[in-house]
Amino acid sequence: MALKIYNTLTLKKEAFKPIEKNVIKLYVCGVTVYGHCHIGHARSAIVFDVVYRYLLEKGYNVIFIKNFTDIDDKIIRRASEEGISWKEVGEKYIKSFYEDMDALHVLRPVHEPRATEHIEDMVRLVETLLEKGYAYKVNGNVYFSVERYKKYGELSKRTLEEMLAGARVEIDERKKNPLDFALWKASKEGEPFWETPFGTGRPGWHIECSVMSTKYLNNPFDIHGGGKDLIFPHHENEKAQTEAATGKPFVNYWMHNGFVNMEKEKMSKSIGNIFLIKDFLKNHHPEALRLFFLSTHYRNPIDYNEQSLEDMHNALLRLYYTLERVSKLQPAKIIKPKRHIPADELFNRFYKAMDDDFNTALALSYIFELSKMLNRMIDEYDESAIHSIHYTQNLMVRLARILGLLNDDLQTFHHNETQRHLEAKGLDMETLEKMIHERTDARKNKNFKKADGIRNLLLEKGIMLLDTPAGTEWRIKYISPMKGEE
RNA sequence: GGCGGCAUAGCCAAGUGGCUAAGGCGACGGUCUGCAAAACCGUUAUUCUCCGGUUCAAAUCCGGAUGCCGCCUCCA
Repeated sequence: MALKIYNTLTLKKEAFKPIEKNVIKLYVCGVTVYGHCHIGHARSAIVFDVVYRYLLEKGYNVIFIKNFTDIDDKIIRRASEEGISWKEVGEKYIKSFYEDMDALHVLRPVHEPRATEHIEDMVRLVETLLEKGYAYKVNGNVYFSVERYKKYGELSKRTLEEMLAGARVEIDERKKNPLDFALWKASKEGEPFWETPFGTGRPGWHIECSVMSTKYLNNPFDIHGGGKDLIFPHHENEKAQTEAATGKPFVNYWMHNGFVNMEKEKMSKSIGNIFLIKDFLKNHHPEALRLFFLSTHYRNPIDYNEQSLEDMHNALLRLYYTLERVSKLQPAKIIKPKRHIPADELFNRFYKAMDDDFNTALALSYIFELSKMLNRMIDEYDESAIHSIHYTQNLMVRLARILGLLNDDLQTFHHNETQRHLEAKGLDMETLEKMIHERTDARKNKNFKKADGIRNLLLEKGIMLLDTPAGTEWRIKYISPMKGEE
C-alpha cells in the first residue's frame, strides 16, 4: 500500500517516496519555551505523533527530530517578568512541556535538540551565507537578503511584490528590503549573548531549525512539519537560508496542521483566548483530546468547545466499556486467537485510510465498527466465539494504539476516571457508595420512587447507574448542562 | 488590497466523478428491565450553501454568487 501525503509545497497529495529506502527523516518544529503549552500545541504534537506512530507501524526506521527553541525575545521578556534567568525560563517550561506530552501519550522523538546547544553551527551557517553574498551586516545585525534568493515565496505561494503590497511589514531603515529577516541579532544591554566573528549577539528566530534539521538529518530530508501558521515566515525563511547556504533542496514534503479555534476564532496568544493543556486535563481524559483532534482531518481547522469534548469523552468511554465487556467474559482455558475475517477487513481499511494522507477520521470509524462488532459477538455469545472475540479485540487495540488511544489498562482507566470525575463533581467514593446502597435497599422494598430519585440525582452528577444481574454498577456519563435541564 | 482554504443530517465530521453519502454525539422506536441504563437491532441527509455549465453519470470537475475562516506581524 502506498502512502500519500499532501505537500504544502505543491498543494497536492503526492505519492510518498523516502530518500533512503526504509528510512524516514522527519523534523517537526517544537515549541518556544516561554509558557505552558495550550491546546493548539497539543494538536500539532498529537498530529505528528500519529504520523510518527503510523510510519513506525509501517516498518520504517523513522528519525524523528523535534526541537526546543530556548532563546528568543519572548523568553528574555518572560525571564524579567518572572525574575529568573532566561535559562531557568527554558528549563521550567521544558519540564512543563514534558508533563503535558507524557500525559497526552505523545511519544518522545529520537532527538530533541535545543537551539542554544547549536550556536556554533548557527554561526557557521551565518558565515556561509555572508560568504556567498546572501547576507549582509548592519550594526552587528546580520540580515538575509530575500532578493538574492530567487525562490523566496515558493512555499507560502507569494511573490516579493505581493508581500510588499501587503505593506504591514514594519519598515526598518537598516534593511535593504523590508522583508529581509534577521539571521543574527546584536544583543542589547543585559541580554544574553554569544561572541561571534560578526558581533556579540544572539540568533534570529528561524536559524535554529535550519541548523538542527540539517545537522541531524542532512538535506534534503523527507518531511518537515508544523502548524499552518509557521508556513510564513518561519518555514519560508528556513528554506531560503538552508537552500541558499547548501545549494541543495531543503525538504521534500512539507506538512502543516490546521489551527484550533475558540468560538470560530483562531486560538492565539495575542488574542488571549488560549486554553492550556493542563486545564484541559483537569476535566477530561487525555485521550478524549486525541479523539477530538483525530476525528477531523489534520489540515482542517477544528473548533474547540466543551460540547464537542464531552461528545468525544462519551465516545471514548464507549470504546473502553467494550474492552471491559470482553474482559468480563468467562475466560477460555487457552486463548488461541482465531481469525475473524470481517475484523481483518476493517483492519485493512484502516491502513488504506491512513495511507491517504493520514485520514484519521475515517480510520477512527473502523475502530468504532470493531467495537460494535465485538459488542454484537458478546451479545450473541457462545463459548466457541471466545477466540474470535479475542482476535478482534487485539486488532481493535492495536489500531487504536497507532492513533495513541486505549493506552490505559482497565484498572488505571477506572481509577483515573473516577478520581477526576468525583473531584470535579464534589463527590467522594464513600457518599457515592452510600447512595447506591440506599437505592438498592429502596429497590428491594419496591420503593421505586425513592430509588429513581437517587438515580436521577446521580445522573445529574454525571453518574449513570446500571442494574445488572450481578448488582448495581455505575459509569461516568457526560451530560451537558443544556441537555440536563431539558 | 494580495494569496490560500472551507460550506455535507439537530450537532461534530469522512467522502472529491459511477456500489446503499462512513463514523461519533444526540433524538426516537424495538429487544431487555419494576421503570431505566448499558449493549444490540431499526429510524433519523432521495440529497451535499445557491445559480449556471461540462459529462451517459457530479456532493465530487469548471464558471459565477453568497457566507465563514486563515495567512500577508509574534504564533502550533
